[in-house]
Amino acid sequence: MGPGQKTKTKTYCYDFPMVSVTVDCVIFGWDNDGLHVLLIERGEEPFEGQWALPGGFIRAGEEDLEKAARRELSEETGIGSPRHLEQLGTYGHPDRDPREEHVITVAYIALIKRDEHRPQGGTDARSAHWIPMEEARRKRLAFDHDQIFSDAVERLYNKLRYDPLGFNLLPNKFPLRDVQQLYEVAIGHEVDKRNFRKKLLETGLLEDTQEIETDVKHRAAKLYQFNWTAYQKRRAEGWTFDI
Amino acid sequence: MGPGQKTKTKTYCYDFPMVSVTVDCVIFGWDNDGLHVLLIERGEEPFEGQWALPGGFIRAGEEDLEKAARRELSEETGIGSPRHLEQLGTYGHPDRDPREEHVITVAYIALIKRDEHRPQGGTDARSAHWIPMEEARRKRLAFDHDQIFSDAVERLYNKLRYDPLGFNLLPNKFPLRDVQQLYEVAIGHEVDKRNFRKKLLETGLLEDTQEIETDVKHRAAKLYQFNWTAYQKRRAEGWTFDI
DNA sequence: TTTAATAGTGTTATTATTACACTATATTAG
DNA sequence: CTAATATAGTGTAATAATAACACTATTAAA
Repeated sequence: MGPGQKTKTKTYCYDFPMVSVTVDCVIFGWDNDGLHVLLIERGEEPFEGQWALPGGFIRAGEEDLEKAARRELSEETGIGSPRHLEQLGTYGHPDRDPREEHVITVAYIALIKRDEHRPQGGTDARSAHWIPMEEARRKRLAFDHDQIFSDAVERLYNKLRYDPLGFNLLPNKFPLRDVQQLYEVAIGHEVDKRNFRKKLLETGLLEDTQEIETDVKHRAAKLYQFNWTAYQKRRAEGWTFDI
Repeated sequence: MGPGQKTKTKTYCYDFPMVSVTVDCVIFGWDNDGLHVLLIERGEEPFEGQWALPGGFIRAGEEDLEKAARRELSEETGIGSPRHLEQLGTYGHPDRDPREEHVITVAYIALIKRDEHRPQGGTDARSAHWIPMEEARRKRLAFDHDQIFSDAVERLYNKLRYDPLGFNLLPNKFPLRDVQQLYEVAIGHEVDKRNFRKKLLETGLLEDTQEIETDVKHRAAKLYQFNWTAYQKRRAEGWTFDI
């Protein structure tokens, strides 16, 4: 297994057949009407015209997987830096890409605050759309992206229960209602408002900003913010978030 | 990005530099004196003579990642089929392998029952050794295998709390003491015997085999077995294992 | 000023968790 | 064959966590 040798025709040659490696991102965003995922409409074969997760090939020898994920995020969707980025898993069936090559993909989950990415117009972003979860689940995505997407949703929903990463989806200042709604989506059923708020506030990690919602057609709710610094400290002491 | 083209000199050429992909396995086994991990002593550069996780290059175009993991498991350690195999994560820093190439690795966690793999003499298995956890943690492993190993341990220890995968480490028939010891290793402290046994037996998933330990220098403990079928059923109904 | 929509708030019953100590059985040593 | 040693096996009571439950407060719109 020798390293690639550059020839005058700008090809790279190896002693064994190689695999191509891509990164794909499952990008979640929260909006007043719930959780959304960012999908792109493919502009080229294979699967031209079909919906797919944003992603692309990594630059061998140049970048880390996470760096590649950030680059693709930025190139394909115009999202500068996600609030949360974690590796989901790697998918490598030889036939997952219909082209001749064996291409494996490393999937990432990204969480962003939609109010920080209003412009959403990246280089390629004309084809990127925020799709509500229900709608996304009904679509047939390109490649094995259905599998990746559903694994990502499962991971996110499970993790919301014991990790405050969900606050990376909400705006910096949010009403408790939104936290509850997000949580209810994750666990799949409604919870009691009083119990939920009690438990959430008991953590001591939510600060009352003394502000209230605006532009709302009824009594405005108080806005809270999540204290990440306090969370890190508590965590270092062995405490775990759990709602 | 074109597919590889085989030339008469048996090299494979591509339009872009490629990465090599390996799989590495963190193999855990339980013995009367605790949890062990299987490491190999490298017989070649780089890191010749150092300890490393078993693994190797995947066969592009031929096999799935998991299949590659199973093949390496068998080739390097003589382990036919692990009781549990799950993907841990993918590690892809361009400099993680000192050789010129960019080689990324997909890491797997494998759990085996040591009494099913006594012979452990595979093709390459002369250099494979079961190392107790404490000792393994003190070793400096090749490549970034320290990181992979510690991620694997963290994953395993966390998962033991809400998934009965630990029973894949114990022999088919085991005393409750062993379950407790394994669990104590995972959570990092001792637990009350009565409470632990009560909770475990309350699941209804442990069956008394009516057999007892042999070759023991004191009162022999009853042997139990884990009912996987019942577990699958309960799980399908939404129940989750939690000790 | 009434209606509609959502925010905000405590108490009690139920369930789960924790703390705690002795008897039973087998082996080994005297 | 008796005593010592080592580990198995067992129940109850105190405490903590969770779940169930319904009304008042505030704002906007009709």
